[in-house]
Amino acid sequence: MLDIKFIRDNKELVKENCKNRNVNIDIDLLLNLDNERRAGLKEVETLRALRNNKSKGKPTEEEIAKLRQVGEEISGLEKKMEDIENKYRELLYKVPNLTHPETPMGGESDFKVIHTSASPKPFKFIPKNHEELMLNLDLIDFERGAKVAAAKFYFSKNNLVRLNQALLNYGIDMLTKNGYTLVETPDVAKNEILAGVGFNPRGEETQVYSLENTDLSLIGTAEITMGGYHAQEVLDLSKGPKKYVALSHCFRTEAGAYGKTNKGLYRVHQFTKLEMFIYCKPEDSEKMHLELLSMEKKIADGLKLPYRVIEVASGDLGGPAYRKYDIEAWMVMNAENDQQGGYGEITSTSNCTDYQSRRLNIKYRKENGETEFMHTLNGTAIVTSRFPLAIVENFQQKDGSVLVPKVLQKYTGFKKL
RNA sequence: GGAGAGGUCGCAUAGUGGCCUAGUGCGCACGCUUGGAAAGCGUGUAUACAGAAAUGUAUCGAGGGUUCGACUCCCUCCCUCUCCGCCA
Repeated sequence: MLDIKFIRDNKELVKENCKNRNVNIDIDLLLNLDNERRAGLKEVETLRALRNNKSKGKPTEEEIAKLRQVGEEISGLEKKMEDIENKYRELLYKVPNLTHPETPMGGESDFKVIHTSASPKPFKFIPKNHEELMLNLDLIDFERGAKVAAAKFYFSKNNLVRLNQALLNYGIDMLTKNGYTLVETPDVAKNEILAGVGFNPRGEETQVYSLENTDLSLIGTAEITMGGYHAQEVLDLSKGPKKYVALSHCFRTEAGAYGKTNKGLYRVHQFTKLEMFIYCKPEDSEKMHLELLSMEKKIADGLKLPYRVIEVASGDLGGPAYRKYDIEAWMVMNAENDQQGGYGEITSTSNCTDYQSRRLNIKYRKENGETEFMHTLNGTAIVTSRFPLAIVENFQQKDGSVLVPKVLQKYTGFKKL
């Protein structure tokens, strides 16, 4: 959420930003509602002041009659105000965050490649995709996943389970060594928290499973629970940013996602994720964003995965992000133009500036005693779907076996899948 | 799941319909006092919104209701504590 005062003072800039972000929203209508809202507020408050003043002592019969009238006026106005307030809030929530000046303009394909690791080693044989490899090695069962739950759910089996645990432990060790506090979060959250973090819990395009007869939903990422973690709090950041590494399951309906890259483990309804989350002062957020990216690179480098880093373009940022970097690993399954494969996203890190903290009311106390909204950032450390996917596809051998990355071997206890 | 007690300004507590624009104590800040300190004394000490400001309004777990008027009465829900039951 942007500050309404900022929108008032920078109308054209905000309009332009919405356009760049591919968000169709009527800013003029929002500002009109804002004016109506403020005018109405003044009116109600004046009436309430009258009532409060008159209500001090015991009023006479005559005065009571008048106060009754004032009361009716107030409740009438309040109803009108509620209506305006709802429309206003709904619109305000839809206004996307501002965009970093260096963010490339455009849509999904207009990203900028900002770093490429060592190129993938060309295979001396025709490589298989992970689905085929995993099925052959009895590491995964999609059919029974569909039987027991639904399509795009799965059973991980045998050493894939151990590989997943190894990946998580590798990530946990790496991040706790770098000052991140380890957390395991609930897998559900209140809808108001989802909305605060910037996820839409309802509606047709929702990506969220909601729990019947409750105001809870399954989380799509620990970003939700970790954003809610300090909601309504005033934090002390004098000793530096609060850095968390959070483990949770993630659930996504992936509504409307069929037809997109959809093979095997790439897009599934449930996975386990280790997510980094940082609360920091505004002046530190760009630095923290680079730190998150560097942690992600360190993790991928350690695994010896070939990858590139892209900066996501304005139209593909989503509501809360001010700037976003993705790491895309080389994947055989993306062999559309190249028989050897192509790049596919494995991690993503966003600087959400004060967009989430404003909604969730998370502040920090400055040295002069004042409070101010802080910045929040998030980034993927490990995902148990796309990471094993990339490992299996990149380190497959001619005989269909898979070499386990060296850094994971002390966790798995085996060298080959 | 059942029975009971509770949730008030950083902490602790007072407050059973108008004097609560929430009192008191502790803590904290500033000042006086002092050679310096402690004690003592005085002043101040929540957040949000509107407003240029004065100020106004809202908030006593959350949401509704009764009333001219709600911290106070009623309803629903959430959370904490004690006891009981059930259970991985």
